[in-house]
Amino acid sequence: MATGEGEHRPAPVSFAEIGRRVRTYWESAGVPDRVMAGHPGGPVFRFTEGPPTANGAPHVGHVVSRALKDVHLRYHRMRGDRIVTSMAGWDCHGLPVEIEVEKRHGIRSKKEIEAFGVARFCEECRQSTLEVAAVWEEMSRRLGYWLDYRHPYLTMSAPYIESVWWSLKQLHEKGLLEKGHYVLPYCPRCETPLSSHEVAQGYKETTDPSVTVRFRLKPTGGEPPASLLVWTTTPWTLPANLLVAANAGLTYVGVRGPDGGEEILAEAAVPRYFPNGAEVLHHYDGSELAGREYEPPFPFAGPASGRYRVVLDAMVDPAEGTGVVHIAPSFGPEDQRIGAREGVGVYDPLDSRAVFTSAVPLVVGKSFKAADPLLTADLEARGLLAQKGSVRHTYPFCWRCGNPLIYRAIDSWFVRTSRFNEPLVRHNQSVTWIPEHLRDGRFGNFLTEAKDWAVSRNRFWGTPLPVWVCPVGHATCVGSFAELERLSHQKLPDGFDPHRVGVDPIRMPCTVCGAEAKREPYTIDGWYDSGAAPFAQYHYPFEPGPFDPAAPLDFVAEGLDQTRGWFYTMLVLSTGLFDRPAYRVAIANGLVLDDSGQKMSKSKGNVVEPLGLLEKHGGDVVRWAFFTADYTEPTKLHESDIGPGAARVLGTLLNVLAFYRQNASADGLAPARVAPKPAGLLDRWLLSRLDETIRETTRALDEYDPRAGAGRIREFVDDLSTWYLRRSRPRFWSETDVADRRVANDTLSYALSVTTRLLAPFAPFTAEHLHQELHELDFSEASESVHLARWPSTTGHVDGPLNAAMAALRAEVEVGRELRQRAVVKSRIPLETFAVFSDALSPLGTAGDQIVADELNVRVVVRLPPANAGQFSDPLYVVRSADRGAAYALSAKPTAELHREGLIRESLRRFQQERKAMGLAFTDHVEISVFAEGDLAVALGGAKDRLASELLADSVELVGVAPAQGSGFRDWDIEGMRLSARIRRVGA
RNA sequence: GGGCCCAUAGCUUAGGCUGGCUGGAGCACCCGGCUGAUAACCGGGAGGUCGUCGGUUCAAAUCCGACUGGGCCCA
Repeated sequence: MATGEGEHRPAPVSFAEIGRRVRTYWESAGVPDRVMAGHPGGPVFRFTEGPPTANGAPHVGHVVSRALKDVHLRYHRMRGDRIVTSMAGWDCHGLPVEIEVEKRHGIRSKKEIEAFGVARFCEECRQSTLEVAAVWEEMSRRLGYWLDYRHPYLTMSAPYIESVWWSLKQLHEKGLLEKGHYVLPYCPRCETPLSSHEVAQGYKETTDPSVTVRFRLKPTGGEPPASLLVWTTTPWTLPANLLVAANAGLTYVGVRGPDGGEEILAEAAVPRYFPNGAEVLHHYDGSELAGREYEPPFPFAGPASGRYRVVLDAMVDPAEGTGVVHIAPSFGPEDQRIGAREGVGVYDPLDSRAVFTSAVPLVVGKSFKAADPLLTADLEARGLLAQKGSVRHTYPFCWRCGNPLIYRAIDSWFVRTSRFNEPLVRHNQSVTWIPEHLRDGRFGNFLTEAKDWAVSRNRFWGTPLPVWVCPVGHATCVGSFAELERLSHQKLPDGFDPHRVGVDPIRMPCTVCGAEAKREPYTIDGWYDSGAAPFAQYHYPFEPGPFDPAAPLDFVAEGLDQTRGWFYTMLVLSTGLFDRPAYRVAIANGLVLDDSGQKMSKSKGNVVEPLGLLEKHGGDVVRWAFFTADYTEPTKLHESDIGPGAARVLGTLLNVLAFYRQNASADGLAPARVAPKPAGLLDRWLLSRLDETIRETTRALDEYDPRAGAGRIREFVDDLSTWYLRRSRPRFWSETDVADRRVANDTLSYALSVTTRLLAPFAPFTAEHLHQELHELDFSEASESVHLARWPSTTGHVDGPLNAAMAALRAEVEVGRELRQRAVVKSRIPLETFAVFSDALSPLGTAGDQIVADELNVRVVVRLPPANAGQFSDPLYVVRSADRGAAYALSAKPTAELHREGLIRESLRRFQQERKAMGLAFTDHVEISVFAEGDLAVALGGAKDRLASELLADSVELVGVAPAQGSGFRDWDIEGMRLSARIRRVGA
C-alpha cells in the first residue's frame, strides 16, 4: 500500500556505490593499463611520483596531493601526451623502516641490532617495506589515482642503488662530496647524525633547565675573588666546557654577590638578574675580560689545563643570558668555530648513545639528559649555582623516534651545497611554484641559506656510501658495480646485494697508494635516494631509458612539508649533477587540519583515516571537496561539508542523464557525438556556453588550476540543468515537432557527452558512470572508457554577446518574478503584460521575449522607451523602477479569460499529480471523469481536448452531478470551488 | 628574534594583481511558488564595520603602513 502521495522516489545516489561499481569494471576490463599505455607518439610529459616512505600509512594530506597529481595526469593523458612516467615508487630505506623493525623485535640500540645480525635486520627491513605498499595501493584505487603499481621503482633495488652510486661519484669528482668533522644534529637513540632538513621537521615546544653558574676567575693578584656568571639550558655540556666568550662591544659590570664576592655579567643583563637592583662594584669593557683565566665548573680529567680563559666573539648576544657564554666546542656549531679559532680542539665525554664515559665520574653511565639534575646539584653543593629555574622554548627532536637531539661534532660526509648556492637559487627562479610566493618566499629563502648537506648516516638500512678509504685517508668513490669489481679485483656474486651485508666485506687496493682500503661504514640519507628518483628510477645511465639529463620534470606535486624534503633534494641533485632545475611546475598543498583547525595527530585522536573517508564518501566526492577548497592553504576538513559540494554538481548531472535516458530511450535515439546544428536560441546559447566552458576549463588546467576548472564545470552544469533543460523540457516530448525534438535530444546528449569528458580528470568514477550510461554501454564493452577519450576541443560556437544577452534576459526574468510576487498572483495564472522601459534593445529579440513571456506566464512582453514608464503607474500594474537604468511594469490582475486559463492549469497540475501518485508512467493512457463547480466547470468544459492530450486520456467525461463518497473520486478545492476527478488506467 | 602566508554572512567562498555602479554565489534558516529528471528548481527575506587602526586618492574589500588573531618556516 502506498504510504502517501508521490512516494516513489528513486534510490538516493551513492557516489561511493558508483565508485565501487566503476572500480570493478575498470579492474575487470583492464582500463587503467590501457589508459596509462597512452599515446606512444604523443608529446612527452615528464612526471615523477614522489616516493612515499614505504613504511607509514597514508594520511589525508597525501590524499590531497595525490588527487592533484591525478587530475593533471589524466588531463594530459586526454590531451594525447605521453606521461613519462606513471611508475609508482617507494622510498624503502632509512630510519623510519629501521625503527619499525626495531619495535617489532624490541630492539633498543645499535648494539642490539648487531647482536640481532645486520643481515637479518636488513632482510626484515626489506620485507617490512613491501607490507605497507598494499594500503597505499588501496587508498589510490579508492581515490582513482592511477599509477603503474605493478612495476614500481624501489629505492632499495640494486639498479636504483647503482644509479645513486653513479650520482655520488659524479659529485665526488666535482669536489662536491667530502668528509668533514663538524657539529651536527645527532640523535642519541638512533646513534646517527641527521641533516638540517630532517631536524626542521622535529622542532617542539619543551621545558629545559635554565641555570646560571659561577665560573670562578683565577685571581690576577690582590683582587678579591670574582666569578663570571654563565647561563645555559644544557648543564650536561658544562663538563665539556673549554672556553668562555664575551663580546668586546659590551659593557660588563661586577656586582656584589650574595656571598660578598664579585659577580660579572653584561650590564644589559643586570635588570633581568637583579630586578631589585644590585651594588655595582666595577665596570669593564668586554675586551678587558679577554684572556682572564677561570676554573672550569667540573675539574675532571678533561683536556690539558690552562685553556680555560675568556675569549671575545661577536656572536655573544646581550639580549640573552648574562652576556658571558660557555663554550663547549664539541656541542655547538658556534662553539666549534670559536674553539677551532682559539686552538683548543674539541672535548666530548659522551659515547655514541650520549652516555657519559668514565671521563666524568660524577655522572658516568648517565645519559646526557639524566645528568642535568646531578650536575646541577653538584654545582649547588659547591656554591657555584647562582640561579636555577626552567625555560620553555622550542628544541629539536628526532623526527622519527621523538627523542631530543643534541648538537655534537662528528665525522660525516657532506654534499657541499654551500658551494652551489648561486645555481640553486638561479634554477629555482625558473620554477613555476603554486602557490607562487614559495619561489621567493619560504623555498627561496631556504636555498639562499642552504648549508652543506650531511648525507652520511651511521646506520644499517640504507644505500651504502660507496667510498673506500685507505689507512692514509685517500678516498675512492665507486660509481658502479662493474667499477667495484674492477677495483676490488673480484667478481660480484649473482644477485649481488649492494647493501651493507654485500659491500662491507669488500676490500680494495687504494687507487692512490695501493694500501688496503675499507669502505666507509656509512649509509646515506634516505632523502638523497628520493631526490635521485627522476633518474635512478630508470637505472640511468646504465640502461637506455627516457631520462634526459637536460630536461626537468614538467610537473610535481606534494605537501608543503616537502619544500624541505623532496622538492629540495631533487633540486640539489639536478643542480649538482645536471646544472638545471629539477621541475618546471611544483604544486605544494597545505596541511589538512581537523574541523576545528587543529593539526591531526594520533595523540589528539582527531585523525581522519583516508581509507574510511574514501570508502564512505566515494573517491570523486573527496576529490571534489579538495579541488574546490583552497588547497594551497591549511585546509580544515569538515566531514559534513564534504558531500554537498560534489553532490550539487555530480548529482545534478546524474539527474540530467536520467532525464535524457528516459526521453531518448522512448525515442530510440543514440547520443550525439558531434555538435548538432542548433535549432533555436537556447540550443545556440547552450553550445556557446559549452564551448566557453571547454575553453575556460582547458585554460584552467593548462595553468594548473583545477579549482578554477571545477568552478567552470559547476557553472555549466547549473546552466544546463536549471536553464537549458528547464526551458526546453516540452521539446523532449513534443508530438508535433519531431525534428525539433531531435535537435533538443542531440544538443542535450552532446552537452552531456562533452561535460562527461571535461569531468573525467576531476571525477573519474562519476565520469565513467555517466559515459557508460549515456552511451548505453552498461559497463559491458571492454574497449570503452571515458578515460580513453580525447579531451574535448571547442567547435567555434563561443558567442560572447549571446552569453551576455542571455544573462541580461535572465536578470529581466528575475525582476518579473519579483513583481509577480508583489502582485500576489500565482505563476500558474497568466497575466497580460510585462513591460520593460529601456533604451536598450531586447536582449535576444522575439525569441528572447518569448522566453521571458513564458517564464513569467504573461501574454505579451512590451519594450518601450523610459519616457513611457509613467503611463503604467496606475493600480492595474505593479511597477519597479530604476533597476540598472531600466524600469519594469507587470499587470496586477488576470483578465477573466486568463483567469479561466489559470484554473485549467491548476486543475491539470492536480490531475498530473494524481497520475504520478497512482504510479503511472507518463506513457500510460487513462480515462478520466471530472466534476467541477462554477467557473471551474466553465473553464474545464472548454478544455476537454487539452485535458485529453496532456493527460494521455483516451476519454474525458464531464459529470454534471457531484459524485458520492466512495465512488473513487478524489476531491480538491480551487479558489473555494470543488473539483473532483476519478482517473483510471486504461486496461487496468 | 627573522621570514612567508592567511583573515569577506553562522559555514564554504567570488572579487583583490589592474581602486569606480548596489561586495556576488552556494549551504543552512524563514516566507511564498513551481514540478512529465528532483538528495531538484524559482522568487522573496533575514544575515557583511570585507580582522582593527591609520595613510594615499575625488573614490579603497582592492594600493601602502602599523597592529590583532591564526598558520607555517627559520634561528
